[in-house]
Amino acid sequence: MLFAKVVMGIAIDGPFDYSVPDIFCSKIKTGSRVLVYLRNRKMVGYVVGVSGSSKIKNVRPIIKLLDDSACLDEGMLLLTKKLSEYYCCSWGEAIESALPEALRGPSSIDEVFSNTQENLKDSDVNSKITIVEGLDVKDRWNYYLEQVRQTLERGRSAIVLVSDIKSLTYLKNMLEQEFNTSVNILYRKEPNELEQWLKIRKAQTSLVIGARSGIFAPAQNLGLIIVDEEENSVYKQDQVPHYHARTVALMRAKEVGANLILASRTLSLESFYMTSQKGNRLEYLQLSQKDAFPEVNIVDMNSELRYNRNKGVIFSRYLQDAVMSTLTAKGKVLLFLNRKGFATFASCNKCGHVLKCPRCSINLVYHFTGNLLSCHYCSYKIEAPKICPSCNVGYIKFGGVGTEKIESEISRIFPQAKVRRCEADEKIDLKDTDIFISTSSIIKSLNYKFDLVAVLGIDNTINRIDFRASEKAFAMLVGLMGLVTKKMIIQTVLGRHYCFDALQRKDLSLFYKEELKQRKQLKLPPYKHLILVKFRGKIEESVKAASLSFFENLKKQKKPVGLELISVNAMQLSRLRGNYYWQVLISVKQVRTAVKFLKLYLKGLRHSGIIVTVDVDPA
DNA sequence: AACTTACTAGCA
DNA sequence: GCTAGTAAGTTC
Repeated sequence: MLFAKVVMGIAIDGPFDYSVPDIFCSKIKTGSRVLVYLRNRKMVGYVVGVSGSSKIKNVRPIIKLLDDSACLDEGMLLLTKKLSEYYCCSWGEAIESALPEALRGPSSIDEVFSNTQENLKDSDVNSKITIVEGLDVKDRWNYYLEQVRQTLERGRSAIVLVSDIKSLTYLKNMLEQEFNTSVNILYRKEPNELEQWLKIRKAQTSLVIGARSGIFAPAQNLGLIIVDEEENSVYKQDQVPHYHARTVALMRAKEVGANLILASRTLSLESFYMTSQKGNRLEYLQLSQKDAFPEVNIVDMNSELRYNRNKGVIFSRYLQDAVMSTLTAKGKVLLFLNRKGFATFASCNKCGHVLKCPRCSINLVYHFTGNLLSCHYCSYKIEAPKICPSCNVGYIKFGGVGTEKIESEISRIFPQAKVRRCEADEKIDLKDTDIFISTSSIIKSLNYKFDLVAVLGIDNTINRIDFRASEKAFAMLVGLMGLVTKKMIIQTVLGRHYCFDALQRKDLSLFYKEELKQRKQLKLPPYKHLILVKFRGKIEESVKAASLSFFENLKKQKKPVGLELISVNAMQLSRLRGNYYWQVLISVKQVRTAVKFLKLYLKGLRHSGIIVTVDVDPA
């Protein structure tokens, strides 16, 4: 009698034993997908082991073996196991995040492939990590192409991850021309995700380009993984398991002995920190040139505000002059503000009532187009009222500045200029416009260059209550810098901030060194790992009580060394889509031991109506 | 995660 | 003694 050890894609520890009916005995393997009953539910399970005996009394049989071939090879099983131990999820949940979405259902794969195909045996099974800093995309891609070429010549597969899904088709074509071979695109929501996945799975070697989930591409004989813009937070999944593709890439490269390239314009602090620990397995490559930096001018908005007798100033005098002279020289201007809409809040002039989203703890943003108030988190929309809905007396006025407001103001000051506000992901034509207004979405597009770039609202980004606020603001500024041909103006009240210092002195490392110093002092990443335990539920009081009792109980526990309790509080967005959120923040030295401890501890701690999730290394 | 069973408060 | 509501226990 044969028994299979099976895990499922739900938050439940396994594995569970099932007996294997004779008809499946010859075909079933570790890595097979099966259909089983759990209680009285039919569900898809993944075989993680096969055994001749079982200690379980009432073993039930496998209903069906779903595929002719095992869809997970040994490497993928090992990787997903590691993933579940690091990101505090079940093995099955990790497996499901690594497989195409279509395989979560009970439909079968017709194709046959085998696990037994000889994977190339390596003479150099040691993974080398290269951390690449390159301001210019072209420089970075030239380097990637060379590395991919060498990998393909060695008969190995390569996976290239990029942060922007929209660039995938272009990059696929480019790579196919370059190497005269077929390239597979892999990302969630790809219409032919399964088809692409199968092609990769069957090939002896393959070249894959993908987004976050591309890191799980079933490429055989993997020799190289490239993560472009590795600092980008799109690589972090915001659902369970909360994995970061960069971290998975590190695990996978190490496991199969593949080389790994982590590259960006602006490296993450994690990667920059790694460069200081270089040995013969790690290389730090700087491709950037000093002449990549434009002239950067900081305008102190404090003195500008004083000059204007503390009345709100959107454009400083210096900026207006610069726009004027750029227009005169027939140059192009970009005004940057990372805030959509016309006004950032709407309030009553009598009672002061601020209009909020009924489902989220967030102010509604006024949009001129359509006269709408909308929530940027849950996309709730209402027509903007004229009279205050709270006191029914006062009028609604609008405050705060968004891109729509910038558009109307700049048009008023420069009526002769052709002004245009760019929507996210919209293709723009530089020809017929003088002044462009955009949020950060413009940074992705690489083709645009402006003579003058003005940064209007970076202070809010720097001052956000997020330990990565400076890092993100800096990445944004450096990204904008790449769009400048002549001059960059930054309006700020934080003129002495080291973000700006590094730009003006044309040395990115000045930023990293200062930021690292602060992170070390505050015991934050990359010196420690953070773990966020999130509590979610419909009743605010019970969510609060659950997280508080978790925190207080944990205080009394004997904890792994290096585990520190930091805080318990309502989340920034304490209410989102009708649910209440609280969180407990923990810092740890070693993720694995901490997660082991947490898994055990959370098991014995349950509250009805409350869902607890764990986010390791939160973004 | 989803379902079953045990337990407890509230009520006549 | 009954029931509704919730806490705790199981799933191969």
